[in-house]
Order: sequence, then C-alpha cells, then structure tokens
Amino acid sequence: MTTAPTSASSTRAQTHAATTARIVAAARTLLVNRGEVTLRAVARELGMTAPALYRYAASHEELVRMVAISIDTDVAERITGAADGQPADDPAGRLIAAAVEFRQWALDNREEFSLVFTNVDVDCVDEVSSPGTGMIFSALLFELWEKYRFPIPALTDLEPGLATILRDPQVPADLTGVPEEMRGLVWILERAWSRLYGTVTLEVFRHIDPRIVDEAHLFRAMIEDQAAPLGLVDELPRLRTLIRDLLAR
Amino acid sequence: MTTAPTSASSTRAQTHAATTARIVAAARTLLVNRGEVTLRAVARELGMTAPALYRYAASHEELVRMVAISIDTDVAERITGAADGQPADDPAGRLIAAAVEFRQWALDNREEFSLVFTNVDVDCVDEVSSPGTGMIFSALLFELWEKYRFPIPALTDLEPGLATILRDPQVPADLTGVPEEMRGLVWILERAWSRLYGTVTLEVFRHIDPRIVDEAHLFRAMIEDQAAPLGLVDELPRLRTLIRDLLAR
DNA sequence: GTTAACTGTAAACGGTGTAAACTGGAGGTT
DNA sequence: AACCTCCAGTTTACACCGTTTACAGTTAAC
Repeated sequence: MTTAPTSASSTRAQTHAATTARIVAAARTLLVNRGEVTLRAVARELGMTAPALYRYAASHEELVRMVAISIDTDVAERITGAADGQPADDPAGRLIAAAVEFRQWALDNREEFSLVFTNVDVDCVDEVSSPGTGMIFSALLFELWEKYRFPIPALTDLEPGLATILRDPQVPADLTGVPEEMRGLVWILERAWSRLYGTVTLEVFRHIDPRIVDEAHLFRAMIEDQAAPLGLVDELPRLRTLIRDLLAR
Repeated sequence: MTTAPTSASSTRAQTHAATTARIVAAARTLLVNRGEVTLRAVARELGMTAPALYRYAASHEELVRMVAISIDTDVAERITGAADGQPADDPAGRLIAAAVEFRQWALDNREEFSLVFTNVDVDCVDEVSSPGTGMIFSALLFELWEKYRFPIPALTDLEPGLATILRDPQVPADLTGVPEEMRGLVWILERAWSRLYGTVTLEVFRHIDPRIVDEAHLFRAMIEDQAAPLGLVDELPRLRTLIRDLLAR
C-alpha cells in the first residue's frame, strides 16, 4: 500500500512539521508573555482560527504537552552548552556549570519551569527518548566518576529492595555497559538529582527568605554538600570560585 | 458611631463566615474530585448561582487563595497531630512524625499539595500569621535543639551577607527572645526545610523512579542525612525503626 | 417602623475548548 | 496532463467559564 517516500513526496509531511513547529513556538511565546496558552490566541498569532489547530494537536492538553517537550529539549541544550563552556578534562566544572545554568534558567523562566518540572498532568516528558534534562545530568555524573573514581556503594550494602531497583532502574540514563558493581552510581545520581531539583524548586516557588535566593546561599551550600560524596573536597576552593563566577554572569 | 458588638448583633458576620466556610469546603471537594475549582460548580454545589459567590470572594483567584489557606491550615493541624502522637520528651520523634505525615499527605493529595506548595501565583500563604506549615516545623526544630543542643554555626563563621539575613530573617518562625548567638539555628532550619520540601516535591511530581517513591528509599535517606547536623547519630537506630513504623501506617 | 445593608437572582458580555459540516487547493497517482 | 483523493483551513454552533450590571427580597439595625 505505502510506497517508499521519495525526497519530493515528503513535502506533505514537511510542511506539517513546519507549521507544527510554528504553533509550538507561538504557544511558548504566549506562555512567557501572557502566562497562559490559549488555542484561540495561538491561532490568532498565526493568522488562523482555533479549530485549525486540531489538525496538529488532538486537544489543548496535547498542545501543552508538546510545549513542555519543546521546553525540556531547549533547557537540555542550554545545559549542554553551559557544560561545554568548561574544559573537557574538567568534569567537575562541567557538572557545576550545568547545574548553575539549570538554576538560572529556572529562576528566569518560572512559568516554563513549573510547566515541565512541577506538573501533575504533563509527566510524559520523562518518556521521551530525546536527550532531556535528566539524561544530560546523568551523563555528566558518569564523566565525573571516570575521572575522580569516588567510592560507589555496593548493591549488597544497600537495602535489598533498593538494590533490586538499581539493577534495572527507570531513569533517564544510558546504562548499557554499566556493570553490576557500578549500579550504586545510579543511587548517587538519584540523590544528587534530588538535591538539585529540590533546591531549585524551593527557590523558584520562594518558600524561603527571598534574599537567600537572590544571594544563592542555599544553592551554593547544596552544591558544596555534594563535594564530599563526589570526591571533590580537594577541588572545593577552585570550584567555589568557579560557582561564584558562573553565578555572577 | 460603632457601638460595642453585642452577642446578638454579631449574627450578620456569623452567617457570612459560615457560608464562606461552606464555599471553601465545597471548593476543596471539587478540587479533589474534579481536579479544578470553578465558580459555577461551587455555586451549584451550594444551590446558588455563580455571581452570588462574589459576595464572599472578590474574584476566582481570591477563592483559590482562600482554598489554599484552608489547605495549609489543615495540613498544619495534621502535622501537629502527628507530632503530638509522640512523647512530649522526644522532640526527635515528634519532628520525624511531622515530616512523615507531611510527606504522606503530599503523596495522597497531589493536587492540593501542588496548589499550596508549587504555585507561582498563590504565594500569599506565607504572609498568613496563622500557624501554617512552616511555623510548625520551626517550632519542632527549636524543641529539638532545647534537648540535644547540637552545634549552631556562629554568624561570624558564615558569609556576611548570610549573617545579615539571619539577624532579621523573613521566615515563618517565632524568634522573639532568640539571641544573636543562636540565629545560626535559622540557617539550620532553612537547610532542613529545603531538604524536606525538595524531597517531597520530587516524590510528588515523580521525577524519579516510582519504586523509589513507593518504598520511600529517598525520603528515608534524606531524613537520615539530617541526623548528623541535628545531633541525632546516637539515636539513629531507634529513629530508623520509628520511621518504618510511621511509614507503614 | 422605617431604613439601610446584605444576600441572592437573572440577564448578558466576551472568552474558552471542542465538535461537525463544509470548501478550496495542492499532492499523489494513473 | 488529468484525475481524484486527502488535507488544511473556515464557518457555525454548543456548553462552559469568569465577571458585570441591574434588580428584588429579606433582615438586622436605628
């Protein structure tokens, strides 16, 4: 029935994908400027009528989901870029740069952060196989271990239930070729991610003295807490000034 | 002009407050069951029409804010009750019981948690002078210090900017009579609160392997992390089993 | 007993998401 | 080159939303 798609015959799909991208872009602009995404407003922005959007998203909820995925992809890119701003042989600096970038983005784009990271409905973001935020951080942590070889807990030293989970974790990370003895690294990853996510979320939603957010006291303390388990105590002075420089931008 | 209010003359205000309470209750029911609060639905629930609600809330946003305050008050009560379920001379047990109750409530009522604790708009909750969630935890931490006298960082050992903040912190806590030498306790409070808030938020929004949430691995690890700075290392075995018992309920 | 304040309704406005029917034109097929 | 199918888009319509206005009934207060 279906013939192999030639280069010319893909026009149909191409234009469809193109306007889909324009729709998502307009929706994101509206989310930032007006604080909400409305089908009619998005359509108006593109010179269309609202029902036309149903050719590209099955519902308003799906449009929002597409926006969320777009945002997650973007922030993943920004984080990667920040990490790449540090030397390739300095995984600690790369990881910290990524974390600082993530925080800065979250504080500068509270609506978008809220949509992607504290949303009860839209959680399908995790299912995406694309390089999302989680995947970036896990890769950076693996890089870090390659260089510093900080101690990893043995699965036998952990609770049996936890060890079972870590043998086949549902986590956005590439674990192919990671042997059993190293699966404790996933536990360290989860704990570090929980610190970063938790601190940033607390700052974004301001459930703390606002000046502590402005001066990043809590965030820096959180990062420094990670130094010990990640084998970075010797590097702490250097990393401290790095964090300050990155935050000052 | 205004005469002293007699017991009979307060009827007007009483009925007003009563229906206000019914409105908020209906709104909360709708939030839990339908996942959203609509003026018309609330009115329908009470056999009224939507515009009538404007006698009790100036706008839909204010109604939601009232709901949020109601929820916050409720969870504060639940937390207090959980703490009071432990012996008065065991502040460590009381604090842990409160933390476990907070987590359990958050996981069981994700919509309500989201409304109160991860909401960009409704943040006036903190301004409330009533005994909200934050106040409870700060009181419990102060209790804890009374008994264990764990070390408090001196303000002079902290960054000057941070010390300035801690001298007059914007935090839901009663600091009357807390001398300068003890203001480092507020820093410990903020750090502990950030751990609890961050972990629970991560669990609620499931940005982690769901089995880790189900078996509370991350939450228990977070609590145990607090043992050292709060001077509870000797009590850890006892507290560990306490946490398990509390979670098993 | 009169009056003023309060509680509620009805109607209406602009906005929302969504479904159905319809139309023009471009894409793919022969 | 001609056909025809499919698809993007419009129009119309529906039910719902928050909100405003004008109005009426009750009831507490003087």
